[in-house]
Amino acid sequence: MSVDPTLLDDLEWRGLIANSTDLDALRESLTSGSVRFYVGFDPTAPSLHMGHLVQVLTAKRLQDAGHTPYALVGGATGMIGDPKDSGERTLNNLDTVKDWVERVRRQIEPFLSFDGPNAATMVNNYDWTASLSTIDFLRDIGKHFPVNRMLARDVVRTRLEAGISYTEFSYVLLQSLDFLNLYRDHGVTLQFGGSDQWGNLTAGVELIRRADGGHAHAIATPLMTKADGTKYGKTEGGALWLDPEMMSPYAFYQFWLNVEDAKVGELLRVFTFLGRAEIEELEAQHAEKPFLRAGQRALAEQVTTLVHGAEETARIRDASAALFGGGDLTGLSPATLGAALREAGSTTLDGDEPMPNVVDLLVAAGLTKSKGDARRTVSEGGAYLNNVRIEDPDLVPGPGDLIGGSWLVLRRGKKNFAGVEVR
RNA sequence: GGCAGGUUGCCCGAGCGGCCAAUGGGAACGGACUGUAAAUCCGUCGGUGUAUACCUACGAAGGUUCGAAUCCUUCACCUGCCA
Repeated sequence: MSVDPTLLDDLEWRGLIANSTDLDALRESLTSGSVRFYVGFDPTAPSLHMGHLVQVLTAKRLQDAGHTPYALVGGATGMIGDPKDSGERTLNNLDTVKDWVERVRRQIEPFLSFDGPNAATMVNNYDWTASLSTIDFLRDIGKHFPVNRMLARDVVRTRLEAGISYTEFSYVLLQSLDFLNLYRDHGVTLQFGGSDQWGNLTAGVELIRRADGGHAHAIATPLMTKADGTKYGKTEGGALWLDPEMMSPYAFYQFWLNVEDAKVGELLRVFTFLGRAEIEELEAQHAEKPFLRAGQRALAEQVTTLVHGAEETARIRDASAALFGGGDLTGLSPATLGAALREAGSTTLDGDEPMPNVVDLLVAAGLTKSKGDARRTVSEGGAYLNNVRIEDPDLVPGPGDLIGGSWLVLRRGKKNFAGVEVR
């Protein structure tokens, strides 16, 4: 298998290397043959999110360059919990973890190729830890971890204030053991992960050195944050989920389309497979005419296609164009409008029933969480029926308001659309 | 095991018998300005068609009181110090 010698330069150009062990040695190893590498995903939720996507796509970049992926799902580490600054995690039960492991595995698989000379392999660390005895673990692994060094880690130091259980304190040993096992059994010599994983990554490298005298590498990808340094996904739905059940593809697309100007270039590099020339061209366009938002459009198009497929993306693009196209919705065909609203979110009403007032409709359509919220929104001037501001919360739409005889278009604020289909 | 402190709304954090649906900050939401951007400014931010009202809520369950987030008891969890 021949490898792409420019891989590391490309990763650097994309800003994907926030931290790494000996970069020169890694470069040599990555250019001299197919490197077996691994990246792990702990099942902390039923779905992967934006942060995981960076890792999934990076794995794909490495595979595309000729290297061999081992995608690890943390059936074992997910039972323990990686310590985080904000405090002790709640343990999930085995059934939940197993379910989430399966879901996560299915989300990762489409991104990697499981055929060919550098086919990917899925592994689950539960397989080699479940039967491990405590004595063996403490003797063979624990012996290589000086507690004074473990205490010096940032997370641990932070957590010593608030408290940390032995369970979470031990997490790093499990993840390091993963690396050691994959190194021994599969010749894996590179692990990467988010920069919040840096301590875990280097601990693995060190374990391989101490236990086997082996030499392995680690790369940390940067943590994605907004221009003001805060995390993404602090909005209503929380994280940016990849699972269409947890976040509609339409909402997913809209997220990328609405990304702040200052981050477009960075996100294009990290989350798309567009080449350097294309991205620099988009950045130039964007710098010149930011209001056209060519960068955001390309970003939304590319990422949504990667995650939800080209067909779905085309539907969403058309829906977005229809809804945001302009003021006059009555000019749209009912079919186009219906398709758009079904992407954006809609509810149906029985035409034989009396039409509810606009407050109830806002709640039914999911635009507001309660009637009080709906009234408030109306009084704030933030609710619209067919793109016309609603002044009266008691307003009951009449037959003349039904576009194409069946659709009401509700909007909250500037960009939250929902449809009501009457039939 | 002993002693001390803590557990408040999405998050952080005030409140320490009535004026508390609960100060403040952040997040979020709406408006203005724009480009479905950022920044800024203004407003909102438990529920019920509108009530000096009722319901839900201040870790859980009881109790004291005309009245409790605020006092007492028990329980759970967390933190620190001592053993």
